Amino acid sequence: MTERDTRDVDTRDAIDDVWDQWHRERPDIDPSSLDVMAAVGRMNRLRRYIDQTLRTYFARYGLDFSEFDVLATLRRSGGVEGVSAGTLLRSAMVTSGAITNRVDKLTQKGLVERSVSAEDRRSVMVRLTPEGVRLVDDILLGHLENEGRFLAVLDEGERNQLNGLLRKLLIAQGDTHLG
Amino acid sequence: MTERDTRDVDTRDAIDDVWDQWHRERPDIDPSSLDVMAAVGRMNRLRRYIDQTLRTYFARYGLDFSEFDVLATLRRSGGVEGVSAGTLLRSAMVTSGAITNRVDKLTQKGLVERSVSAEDRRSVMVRLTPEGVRLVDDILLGHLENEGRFLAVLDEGERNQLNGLLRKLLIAQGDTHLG
DNA sequence: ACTGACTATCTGAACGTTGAGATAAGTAAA
DNA sequence: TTTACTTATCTCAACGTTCAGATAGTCAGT
Repeated sequence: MTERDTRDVDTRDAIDDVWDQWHRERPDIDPSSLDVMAAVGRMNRLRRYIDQTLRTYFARYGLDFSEFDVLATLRRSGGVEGVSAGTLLRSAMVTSGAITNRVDKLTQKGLVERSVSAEDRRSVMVRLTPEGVRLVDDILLGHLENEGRFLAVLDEGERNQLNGLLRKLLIAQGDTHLG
Repeated sequence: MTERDTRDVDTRDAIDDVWDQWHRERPDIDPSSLDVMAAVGRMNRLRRYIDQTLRTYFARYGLDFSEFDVLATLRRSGGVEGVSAGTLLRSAMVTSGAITNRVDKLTQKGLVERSVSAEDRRSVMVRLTPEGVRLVDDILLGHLENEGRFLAVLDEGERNQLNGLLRKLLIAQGDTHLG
Protein backbone atom coordinates (compact mmCIF):
# COMPACT_ATOMS: atom_id res chain seq x y z
CA MET A 1 0.00 0.00 0.00
CA THR A 2 1.82 3.09 1.30
CA GLU A 3 0.50 6.37 -0.02
CA ARG A 4 -1.48 6.45 -3.21
CA ASP A 5 -1.36 8.93 -6.04
CA THR A 6 -3.59 11.87 -5.42
CA ARG A 7 -4.18 12.73 -9.05
CA ASP A 8 -6.75 10.14 -10.08
CA VAL A 9 -9.68 10.61 -7.74
CA ASP A 10 -11.38 7.33 -8.61
CA THR A 11 -8.51 5.27 -7.26
CA ARG A 12 -8.77 6.71 -3.76
CA ASP A 13 -11.38 6.15 -1.11
CA ALA A 14 -12.10 7.83 2.21
CA ILE A 15 -9.71 5.57 4.06
CA ASP A 16 -6.83 6.65 1.85
CA ASP A 17 -7.39 10.11 3.30
CA VAL A 18 -7.33 8.67 6.80
CA TRP A 19 -4.07 6.92 5.98
CA ASP A 20 -2.52 10.20 4.87
CA GLN A 21 -3.76 12.03 7.95
CA TRP A 22 -2.19 9.50 10.27
CA HIS A 23 1.02 9.51 8.30
CA ARG A 24 1.18 13.27 8.55
CA GLU A 25 0.36 13.50 12.26
CA ARG A 26 2.32 10.46 13.37
CA PRO A 27 5.14 9.92 10.84
CA ASP A 28 6.79 7.67 13.41
CA ILE A 29 4.18 4.95 12.91
CA ASP A 30 5.16 2.08 10.63
CA PRO A 31 3.28 2.48 7.32
CA SER A 32 2.43 -1.20 7.28
CA SER A 33 0.60 -0.71 10.58
CA LEU A 34 -1.40 1.97 8.87
CA ASP A 35 -2.21 -0.48 6.11
CA VAL A 36 -3.61 -2.86 8.69
CA MET A 37 -5.65 -0.12 10.26
CA ALA A 38 -6.85 0.83 6.79
CA ALA A 39 -8.05 -2.70 6.07
CA VAL A 40 -9.99 -2.86 9.33
CA GLY A 41 -11.37 0.61 8.73
CA ARG A 42 -12.53 -0.38 5.26
CA MET A 43 -14.34 -3.43 6.56
CA ASN A 44 -16.04 -1.23 9.13
CA ARG A 45 -17.21 1.31 6.62
CA LEU A 46 -18.37 -1.33 4.19
CA ARG A 47 -20.30 -3.01 6.92
CA ARG A 48 -22.08 0.24 7.73
CA TYR A 49 -23.13 0.71 4.12
CA ILE A 50 -24.39 -2.85 3.98
CA ASP A 51 -26.14 -2.61 7.35
CA GLN A 52 -27.99 0.52 6.32
CA THR A 53 -29.28 -1.11 3.17
CA LEU A 54 -30.28 -4.33 4.85
CA ARG A 55 -31.98 -2.49 7.70
CA THR A 56 -34.28 -0.74 5.25
CA TYR A 57 -34.96 -3.92 3.33
CA PHE A 58 -35.84 -6.07 6.33
CA ALA A 59 -37.96 -3.31 7.84
CA ARG A 60 -40.34 -3.83 4.92
CA TYR A 61 -41.05 -7.25 6.36
CA GLY A 62 -41.23 -6.11 9.96
CA LEU A 63 -37.88 -7.65 10.80
CA ASP A 64 -34.42 -6.47 11.60
CA PHE A 65 -31.23 -8.15 10.50
CA SER A 66 -30.74 -9.98 13.78
CA GLU A 67 -34.13 -11.64 13.48
CA PHE A 68 -33.53 -12.57 9.87
CA ASP A 69 -30.21 -14.04 10.89
CA VAL A 70 -32.01 -16.49 13.15
CA LEU A 71 -34.62 -17.36 10.53
CA ALA A 72 -31.93 -17.94 7.94
CA THR A 73 -29.89 -20.12 10.25
CA LEU A 74 -32.93 -22.27 10.93
CA ARG A 75 -33.86 -22.41 7.24
CA ARG A 76 -30.48 -23.55 6.03
CA SER A 77 -30.01 -26.01 8.88
CA GLY A 78 -32.99 -28.08 7.78
CA GLY A 79 -34.19 -30.88 10.00
CA VAL A 80 -37.54 -31.18 11.73
CA GLU A 81 -36.40 -30.86 15.33
CA GLY A 82 -34.90 -27.45 14.68
CA VAL A 83 -31.74 -26.04 16.18
CA SER A 84 -30.77 -25.48 19.80
CA ALA A 85 -30.51 -22.00 21.26
CA GLY A 86 -26.85 -22.71 21.89
CA THR A 87 -26.22 -23.44 18.24
CA LEU A 88 -28.00 -20.24 17.32
CA LEU A 89 -25.92 -18.11 19.64
CA ARG A 90 -22.66 -19.59 18.43
CA SER A 91 -23.72 -19.23 14.84
CA ALA A 92 -24.66 -15.60 15.35
CA MET A 93 -21.72 -14.96 17.68
CA VAL A 94 -23.87 -13.18 20.24
CA THR A 95 -24.59 -13.75 23.92
CA SER A 96 -27.32 -16.02 25.22
CA GLY A 97 -29.35 -13.00 26.27
CA ALA A 98 -29.45 -11.77 22.71
CA ILE A 99 -30.72 -15.10 21.42
CA THR A 100 -33.39 -15.33 24.11
CA ASN A 101 -34.56 -11.92 23.03
CA ARG A 102 -34.55 -12.75 19.31
CA VAL A 103 -36.40 -16.00 19.77
CA ASP A 104 -38.94 -14.26 22.02
CA LYS A 105 -39.75 -11.74 19.34
CA LEU A 106 -39.90 -14.29 16.54
CA THR A 107 -42.14 -16.48 18.66
CA GLN A 108 -44.53 -13.58 19.25
CA LYS A 109 -44.65 -13.07 15.51
CA GLY A 110 -45.46 -16.73 15.00
CA LEU A 111 -42.36 -17.37 12.89
CA VAL A 112 -40.60 -19.84 15.18
CA GLU A 113 -41.51 -22.05 18.11
CA ARG A 114 -39.58 -23.36 21.07
CA SER A 115 -39.57 -26.86 22.50
CA VAL A 116 -37.53 -28.67 25.09
CA SER A 117 -34.93 -30.97 23.61
CA ALA A 118 -35.64 -34.68 23.80
CA GLU A 119 -32.11 -35.66 24.82
CA ASP A 120 -31.19 -32.76 27.06
CA ARG A 121 -33.87 -31.00 29.00
CA ARG A 122 -31.69 -27.97 29.56
CA SER A 123 -31.61 -27.42 25.84
CA VAL A 124 -34.22 -25.39 23.98
CA MET A 125 -34.88 -26.34 20.39
CA VAL A 126 -36.06 -23.63 18.05
CA ARG A 127 -37.92 -24.50 14.88
CA LEU A 128 -39.46 -22.49 12.03
CA THR A 129 -43.23 -22.51 11.77
CA PRO A 130 -44.69 -22.91 8.27
CA GLU A 131 -45.18 -19.12 8.20
CA GLY A 132 -41.54 -18.74 9.19
CA VAL A 133 -40.40 -20.89 6.29
CA ARG A 134 -42.63 -18.96 3.94
CA LEU A 135 -41.29 -15.61 5.12
CA VAL A 136 -37.59 -16.55 4.82
CA ASP A 137 -38.14 -17.88 1.34
CA ASP A 138 -40.03 -14.72 0.41
CA ILE A 139 -37.26 -12.49 1.68
CA LEU A 140 -34.26 -14.52 0.65
CA LEU A 141 -33.92 -13.71 -3.03
CA GLY A 142 -34.30 -9.99 -2.49
CA HIS A 143 -31.74 -10.20 0.25
CA LEU A 144 -29.24 -11.97 -1.98
CA GLU A 145 -29.85 -9.38 -4.67
CA ASN A 146 -29.22 -6.64 -2.12
CA GLU A 147 -25.94 -8.12 -1.01
CA GLY A 148 -25.03 -8.80 -4.60
CA ARG A 149 -25.18 -5.11 -5.40
CA PHE A 150 -22.38 -4.44 -2.93
CA LEU A 151 -20.06 -6.91 -4.61
CA ALA A 152 -21.22 -6.21 -8.15
CA VAL A 153 -18.08 -4.28 -9.07
CA LEU A 154 -15.94 -7.33 -8.49
CA ASP A 155 -15.64 -9.94 -11.19
CA GLU A 156 -15.75 -13.59 -10.30
CA GLY A 157 -12.00 -13.87 -9.88
CA GLU A 158 -11.90 -10.92 -7.51
CA ARG A 159 -14.81 -12.26 -5.50
CA ASN A 160 -12.99 -15.54 -5.10
CA GLN A 161 -9.86 -13.67 -4.11
CA LEU A 162 -11.80 -11.76 -1.46
CA ASN A 163 -13.41 -14.90 -0.10
CA GLY A 164 -10.03 -16.59 -0.06
CA LEU A 165 -8.39 -13.80 1.92
CA LEU A 166 -11.24 -13.57 4.39
CA ARG A 167 -11.32 -17.34 4.82
CA LYS A 168 -7.64 -17.28 5.63
CA LEU A 169 -8.21 -14.62 8.28
CA LEU A 170 -11.09 -16.53 9.82
CA ILE A 171 -9.24 -19.82 9.92
CA ALA A 172 -6.45 -18.01 11.74
CA GLN A 173 -9.06 -17.12 14.36
CA GLY A 174 -9.98 -20.75 14.68
CA ASP A 175 -13.31 -20.10 12.99
CA THR A 176 -13.41 -23.49 11.35
CA HIS A 177 -16.86 -24.69 12.17
CA LEU A 178 -20.26 -23.57 13.33
CA GLY A 179 -22.36 -24.31 16.38
CA MET B 1 -15.76 -20.42 -5.15
CA THR B 2 -18.36 -23.17 -5.40
CA GLU B 3 -17.93 -26.04 -2.98
CA ARG B 4 -14.57 -26.77 -1.45
CA ASP B 5 -12.89 -30.05 -0.76
CA THR B 6 -13.95 -31.49 2.53
CA ARG B 7 -10.82 -33.53 3.13
CA ASP B 8 -8.35 -30.90 4.28
CA VAL B 9 -9.87 -29.28 7.33
CA ASP B 10 -7.54 -26.30 7.41
CA THR B 11 -8.78 -24.99 4.10
CA ARG B 12 -12.37 -24.63 5.21
CA ASP B 13 -13.94 -22.14 7.58
CA ALA B 14 -17.34 -21.94 9.24
CA ILE B 15 -18.82 -20.09 6.30
CA ASP B 16 -17.91 -22.91 3.95
CA ASP B 17 -20.29 -25.02 6.03
CA VAL B 18 -22.97 -22.37 5.70
CA TRP B 19 -22.43 -22.36 1.95
CA ASP B 20 -22.95 -26.12 1.81
CA GLN B 21 -26.05 -25.95 3.97
CA TRP B 22 -27.67 -23.41 1.72
CA HIS B 23 -26.70 -25.33 -1.36
CA ARG B 24 -28.27 -28.45 0.07
CA GLU B 25 -31.49 -26.81 1.26
CA ARG B 26 -31.93 -24.50 -1.68
CA PRO B 27 -30.17 -26.04 -4.71
CA ASP B 28 -32.13 -23.66 -6.91
CA ILE B 29 -30.07 -20.69 -5.72
CA ASP B 30 -27.27 -19.56 -8.02
CA PRO B 31 -23.95 -20.62 -6.44
CA SER B 32 -22.43 -17.27 -7.21
CA SER B 33 -25.14 -15.67 -5.06
CA LEU B 34 -24.01 -17.95 -2.28
CA ASP B 35 -20.46 -16.76 -2.81
CA VAL B 36 -21.63 -13.20 -2.32
CA MET B 37 -23.49 -14.14 0.83
CA ALA B 38 -20.38 -15.96 1.99
CA ALA B 39 -18.21 -12.88 1.54
CA VAL B 40 -20.61 -10.71 3.52
CA GLY B 41 -20.92 -13.38 6.16
CA ARG B 42 -17.17 -13.62 6.48
CA MET B 43 -16.83 -9.89 6.97
CA ASN B 44 -19.48 -10.07 9.65
CA ARG B 45 -17.81 -12.86 11.54
CA LEU B 46 -14.41 -11.25 11.26
CA ARG B 47 -15.81 -8.01 12.56
CA ARG B 48 -17.21 -9.80 15.59
CA TYR B 49 -13.84 -11.33 16.41
CA ILE B 50 -12.17 -7.97 16.05
CA ASP B 51 -14.86 -6.17 18.04
CA GLN B 52 -14.54 -8.58 20.93
CA THR B 53 -10.81 -8.09 21.14
CA LEU B 54 -10.99 -4.33 20.85
CA ARG B 55 -13.76 -4.10 23.42
CA THR B 56 -11.59 -5.80 25.99
CA TYR B 57 -8.59 -3.68 25.11
CA PHE B 58 -10.33 -0.32 25.29
CA ALA B 59 -12.11 -1.29 28.49
CA ARG B 60 -8.70 -1.24 30.15
CA TYR B 61 -8.65 2.49 29.50
CA GLY B 62 -12.27 3.07 30.47
CA LEU B 63 -13.31 3.56 26.89
CA ASP B 64 -15.31 1.70 24.29
CA PHE B 65 -14.55 1.56 20.61
CA SER B 66 -17.00 4.31 19.72
CA GLU B 67 -15.31 6.73 22.07
CA PHE B 68 -11.86 5.81 20.81
CA ASP B 69 -13.10 6.33 17.28
CA VAL B 70 -13.86 9.95 18.11
CA LEU B 71 -10.55 10.49 19.87
CA ALA B 72 -8.66 8.97 16.95
CA THR B 73 -10.51 11.08 14.42
CA LEU B 74 -9.62 14.21 16.34
CA ARG B 75 -6.02 13.10 16.78
CA ARG B 76 -5.36 12.40 13.15
CA SER B 77 -7.19 15.50 11.97
CA GLY B 78 -4.73 17.79 13.68
CA GLY B 79 -5.47 21.51 13.83
CA VAL B 80 -6.11 23.60 16.89
CA GLU B 81 -9.77 24.46 16.32
CA GLY B 82 -10.74 20.80 16.31
CA VAL B 83 -13.37 19.16 14.16
CA SER B 84 -17.08 19.87 13.85
CA ALA B 85 -19.67 17.45 15.20
CA GLY B 86 -20.90 17.04 11.64
CA THR B 87 -17.51 15.92 10.44
CA LEU B 88 -17.34 13.47 13.29
CA LEU B 89 -20.69 11.91 12.51
CA ARG B 90 -19.90 11.53 8.83
CA SER B 91 -16.51 10.12 9.62
CA ALA B 92 -17.97 7.59 12.02
CA MET B 93 -21.05 7.00 9.83
CA VAL B 94 -23.44 7.32 12.75
CA THR B 95 -26.38 9.59 13.50
CA SER B 96 -26.12 12.98 15.16
CA GLY B 97 -27.61 11.58 18.33
CA ALA B 98 -24.80 9.07 18.60
CA ILE B 99 -22.17 11.77 18.26
CA THR B 100 -23.84 14.00 20.81
CA ASN B 101 -23.75 11.08 23.20
CA ARG B 102 -20.12 10.23 22.51
CA VAL B 103 -18.93 13.79 22.87
CA ASP B 104 -20.94 14.16 26.09
CA LYS B 105 -19.19 11.19 27.63
CA LEU B 106 -15.74 12.22 26.46
CA THR B 107 -16.34 15.71 27.77
CA GLN B 108 -17.28 14.36 31.18
CA LYS B 109 -14.05 12.41 31.16
CA GLY B 110 -12.12 15.55 30.36
CA LEU B 111 -10.75 14.15 27.10
CA VAL B 112 -12.41 16.57 24.69
CA GLU B 113 -14.06 19.95 24.86
CA ARG B 114 -16.77 21.63 22.83
CA SER B 115 -16.85 25.16 21.50
CA VAL B 116 -19.10 27.07 19.16
CA SER B 117 -17.59 27.50 15.73
CA ALA B 118 -16.31 30.95 14.86
CA GLU B 119 -17.78 30.98 11.35
CA ASP B 120 -21.05 29.16 11.92
CA ARG B 121 -22.71 29.39 15.27
CA ARG B 122 -24.83 26.31 14.58
CA SER B 123 -21.68 24.30 14.38
CA VAL B 124 -20.02 22.69 17.40
CA MET B 125 -16.30 22.25 17.27
CA VAL B 126 -14.80 19.38 19.25
CA ARG B 127 -11.18 19.43 20.30
CA LEU B 128 -8.91 17.09 22.26
CA THR B 129 -7.74 18.29 25.64
CA PRO B 130 -4.07 17.69 26.50
CA GLU B 131 -5.19 14.64 28.49
CA GLY B 132 -7.13 13.49 25.45
CA VAL B 133 -4.04 13.68 23.26
CA ARG B 134 -2.02 11.87 25.86
CA LEU B 135 -4.59 9.08 26.14
CA VAL B 136 -4.90 8.47 22.39
CA ASP B 137 -1.16 8.33 22.02
CA ASP B 138 -0.94 5.94 24.95
CA ILE B 139 -3.55 3.64 23.47
CA LEU B 140 -2.67 3.87 19.81
CA LEU B 141 0.29 1.54 19.54
CA GLY B 142 -1.38 -1.24 21.46
CA HIS B 143 -4.42 -0.80 19.29
CA LEU B 144 -2.41 -1.11 16.10
CA GLU B 145 -0.75 -4.18 17.48
CA ASN B 146 -4.14 -5.66 18.28
CA GLU B 147 -5.46 -5.08 14.81
CA GLY B 148 -2.21 -6.32 13.38
CA ARG B 149 -2.73 -9.70 14.97
CA PHE B 150 -5.88 -10.21 12.94
CA LEU B 151 -4.09 -9.64 9.67
CA ALA B 152 -0.84 -11.30 10.70
CA VAL B 153 -1.46 -14.40 8.58
CA LEU B 154 -1.48 -12.33 5.41
CA ASP B 155 1.80 -11.38 3.80
CA GLU B 156 2.27 -7.88 2.47
CA GLY B 157 1.05 -8.78 -1.00
CA GLU B 158 -2.14 -10.31 0.36
CA ARG B 159 -2.76 -7.33 2.62
CA ASN B 160 -2.44 -5.05 -0.36
CA GLN B 161 -4.77 -7.27 -2.31
CA LEU B 162 -7.33 -7.11 0.47
CA ASN B 163 -7.08 -3.35 0.75
CA GLY B 164 -7.39 -3.07 -3.02
CA LEU B 165 -10.54 -5.16 -3.15
CA LEU B 166 -12.14 -3.35 -0.25
CA ARG B 167 -11.21 0.02 -1.71
CA LYS B 168 -12.88 -0.94 -4.95
CA LEU B 169 -16.05 -1.88 -3.08
CA LEU B 170 -16.06 1.37 -1.14
CA ILE B 171 -15.49 3.54 -4.16
CA ALA B 172 -18.44 1.81 -5.78
CA GLN B 173 -20.48 3.05 -2.81
CA GLY B 174 -19.28 6.59 -3.46
CA ASP B 175 -17.14 6.48 -0.34
CA THR B 176 -14.46 8.68 -1.81
CA HIS B 177 -13.90 11.20 0.89
CA LEU B 178 -14.47 11.94 4.54
CA GLY B 179 -16.37 14.63 6.35
C1' DA C 1 -35.41 43.60 6.90
C1' DC C 2 -38.48 39.51 5.99
C1' DT C 3 -39.85 35.06 4.55
C1' DG C 4 -39.03 30.28 3.54
C1' DA C 5 -35.95 26.63 2.95
C1' DC C 6 -32.14 24.47 4.58
C1' DT C 7 -28.44 22.96 7.82
C1' DA C 8 -26.21 21.65 12.40
C1' DT C 9 -26.96 19.83 16.61
C1' DC C 10 -29.59 18.25 20.57
C1' DT C 11 -33.41 15.60 22.89
C1' DG C 12 -35.83 11.59 24.24
C1' DA C 13 -38.27 7.24 23.48
C1' DA C 14 -37.73 2.64 21.64
C1' DC C 15 -34.87 -1.09 21.02
C1' DG C 16 -31.00 -4.73 20.82
C1' DT C 17 -26.83 -6.14 22.94
C1' DT C 18 -23.72 -7.04 26.62
C1' DG C 19 -22.35 -8.73 31.10
C1' DA C 20 -23.26 -10.55 35.42
C1' DG C 21 -25.95 -13.42 37.93
C1' DA C 22 -29.84 -16.95 38.61
C1' DT C 23 -31.98 -21.33 37.68
C1' DA C 24 -32.11 -25.86 36.30
C1' DA C 25 -30.31 -30.04 34.24
C1' DG C 26 -26.55 -33.09 33.04
C1' DT C 27 -22.01 -35.43 34.58
C1' DA C 28 -18.31 -37.57 37.03
C1' DA C 29 -16.22 -39.15 41.13
C1' DA C 30 -16.43 -40.68 45.81
C1' DT D 1 -26.71 -41.18 46.58
C1' DT D 2 -24.29 -37.17 47.47
C1' DT D 3 -21.25 -33.54 46.20
C1' DA D 4 -19.03 -30.53 43.10
C1' DC D 5 -18.55 -29.03 38.65
C1' DT D 6 -20.11 -27.91 34.24
C1' DT D 7 -23.43 -26.68 30.68
C1' DA D 8 -27.82 -24.43 28.64
C1' DT D 9 -30.80 -20.91 28.96
C1' DC D 10 -33.13 -17.03 30.99
C1' DT D 11 -33.36 -12.49 33.55
C1' DC D 12 -32.39 -7.81 34.07
C1' DA D 13 -29.90 -3.49 34.47
C1' DA D 14 -26.72 -0.56 31.91
C1' DC D 15 -25.64 1.33 27.72
C1' DG D 16 -25.16 2.92 22.70
C1' DT D 17 -27.66 3.49 18.60
C1' DT D 18 -31.41 4.83 15.65
C1' DC D 19 -35.39 7.48 14.47
C1' DA D 20 -38.34 11.31 14.75
C1' DG D 21 -38.94 15.65 16.15
C1' DA D 22 -37.31 20.19 18.37
C1' DT D 23 -34.32 24.21 18.37
C1' DA D 24 -31.58 27.54 16.53
C1' DG D 25 -28.53 29.57 13.08
C1' DT D 26 -27.69 30.53 7.95
C1' DC D 27 -28.73 31.88 3.33
C1' DA D 28 -31.12 33.27 -0.97
C1' DG D 29 -34.63 35.89 -2.90
C1' DT D 30 -37.73 39.59 -2.41
